Amino acid sequence: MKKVTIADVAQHAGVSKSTVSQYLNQRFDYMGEQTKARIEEAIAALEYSPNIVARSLKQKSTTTIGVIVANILHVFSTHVIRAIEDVCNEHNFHVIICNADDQPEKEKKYIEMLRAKQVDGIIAVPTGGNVALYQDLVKKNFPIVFMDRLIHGVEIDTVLLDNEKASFLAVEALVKQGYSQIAMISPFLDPNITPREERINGYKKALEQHQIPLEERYIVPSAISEMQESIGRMMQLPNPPNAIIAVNDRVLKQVLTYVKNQQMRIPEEIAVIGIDDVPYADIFSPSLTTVAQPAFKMGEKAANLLFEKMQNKERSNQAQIYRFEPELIARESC
Amino acid sequence: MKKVTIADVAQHAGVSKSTVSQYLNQRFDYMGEQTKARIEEAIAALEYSPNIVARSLKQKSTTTIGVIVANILHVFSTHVIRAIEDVCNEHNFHVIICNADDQPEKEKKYIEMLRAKQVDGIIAVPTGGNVALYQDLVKKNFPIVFMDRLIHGVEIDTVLLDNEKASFLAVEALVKQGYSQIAMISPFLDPNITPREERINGYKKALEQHQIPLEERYIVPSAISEMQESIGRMMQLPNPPNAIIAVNDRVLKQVLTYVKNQQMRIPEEIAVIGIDDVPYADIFSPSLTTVAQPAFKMGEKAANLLFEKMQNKERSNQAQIYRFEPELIARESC
DNA sequence: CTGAAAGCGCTTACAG
DNA sequence: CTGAAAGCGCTTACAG
Repeated sequence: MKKVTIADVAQHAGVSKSTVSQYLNQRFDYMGEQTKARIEEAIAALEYSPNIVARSLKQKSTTTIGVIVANILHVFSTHVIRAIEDVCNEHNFHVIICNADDQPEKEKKYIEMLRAKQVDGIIAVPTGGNVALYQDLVKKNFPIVFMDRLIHGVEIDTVLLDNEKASFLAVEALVKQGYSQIAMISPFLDPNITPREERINGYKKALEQHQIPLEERYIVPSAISEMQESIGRMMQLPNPPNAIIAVNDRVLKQVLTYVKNQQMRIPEEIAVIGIDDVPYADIFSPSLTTVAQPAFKMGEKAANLLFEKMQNKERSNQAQIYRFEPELIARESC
Repeated sequence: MKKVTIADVAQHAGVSKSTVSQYLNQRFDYMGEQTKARIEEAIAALEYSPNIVARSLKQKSTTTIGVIVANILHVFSTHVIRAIEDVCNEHNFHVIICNADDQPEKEKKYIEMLRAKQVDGIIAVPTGGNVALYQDLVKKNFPIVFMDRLIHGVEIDTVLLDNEKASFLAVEALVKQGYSQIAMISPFLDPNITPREERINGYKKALEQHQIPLEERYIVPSAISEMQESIGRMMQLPNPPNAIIAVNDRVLKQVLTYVKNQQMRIPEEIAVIGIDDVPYADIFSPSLTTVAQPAFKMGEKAANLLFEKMQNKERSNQAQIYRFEPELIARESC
């Protein structure tokens, strides 16, 4: 089952490889009609399909990009990847998916492998643990775009949510309904995981703006695995909150689990609002008010930015930050 | 910013390209210690990393596979892809992701592009619309594994759920709780979409086994967009069902939407059970009884099968079908 | 309008 | 123990 190559086509058509190559690359400027027809016929007869690896070697482009996410199981990643894939498909590019699991070593391995495979560009949700590598990439002017997390001191364009705004919207929605004992539940803080940090900052600023004194014990960062206990302790405070903001979708689930186990009523006994829309928001009882991020648009933007970079390879002066607007989806949980 | 090649390393180390190549490929059998050290040093000094595209051209292996799913936004795809990616990562392989959106033309384009890019194998949830192409692939002995859907007349190993068993488990759970007016809601049937077909067959067989007469009007296949109306009509029957099986997770959402809008109580007024576990099953009130499929294990199996095929390229005699066991997760909705 | 030749960056028999 | 040469399957100046 020997593969048919351009040489076979050339021979079959009675022309040179060069001419077949011209044909393949649509350089018809000076090509005789008959030559064209003969090549066409030969390609069909032999069922020839060009070997893109060989082409890539010569042209120094693989028409493939790499996408490194934290974990493809997260809903956000899923939307982002789908958007990227759609843009790539329009350009006849392909995308290699990698899960870094927030482990810098895994991320490093993937970045190095992707580069060795000569991908034309990379979109990543960076772990933050490989600053030297990131810097090397920009030094080499390799096309790369970051998403969701801001890595300070590295000049790479980044697409992310206006996280502070997301918290503002959440706080505002709550305040409008008359709540003022507002808690914020989050996983442990990690300086590299921008969304949590910024959302908590935004929460603090929003409270201030609404002249609500900050109650530190209403901010509960804890591991997901211990979140039931942490929420429990907070609810035992002499002055427990009457509203909770979940910093992201995984936390929301924890909050809802707690509320369910305690048989509390939403929103009468406790109002709940989540940052990140969730697929079950509408069917939940009561339906859940959330602050959605335009994940699809963000993925699209990242892909478009990357294509710009891949097209005009001149070094861009400075890293841009692209903030996307969150949107309040008012439902019944507050 | 010229890329450093094996020639540069050879020169720096004062040896030939061949020797460097031996080094890279761990053929140390006869290599002098000094030579080794010099090459090592040169590689470090020049920050050399081999161009895998060039290697692929020569070795006829790209250490990359393609995965074509219907849509990465589906939870099932997400699990499958994650499992495949993990297996690939162990082998230092990469995976290119494609969304065929159930469109045979898209699928065709992807398969052809992946082959042109010389991927070493493909795992696909086939649309069913490209039988000639599939057949061509097996004729050429190209490593490929199908998932989730059975394409008749094509000798390709397929990994899927024991769908009939899934329905059996659902019916059985319902019957045990005393329900006998059991409906089955499904999207439109499509002979290429195996799960729906088999689950409905399983449902019919299970009823028979439990000696429950089949009520055709309890089987409601309709577009997701019209499902509210279809369910409504069914519930208006003189003898409406008191239990509903949702054929998959997207249908479950429709059923729950209907139930919520009608303010019916689960399970008192209507029992509900879904095939496919859903992330919100536990936090829903009441929690939702589901039949889960081991998506992760299935993806793993598909990947392992593909690696076997890629390793020993001898033609396998006949296509195998690998059925995975669904599992009832009993909760409170029936 | 078309072809011969060189080259992309590797690997691999083979020679010595 | 190491190197020269050929080759993987393309593309691309360049010559004619």
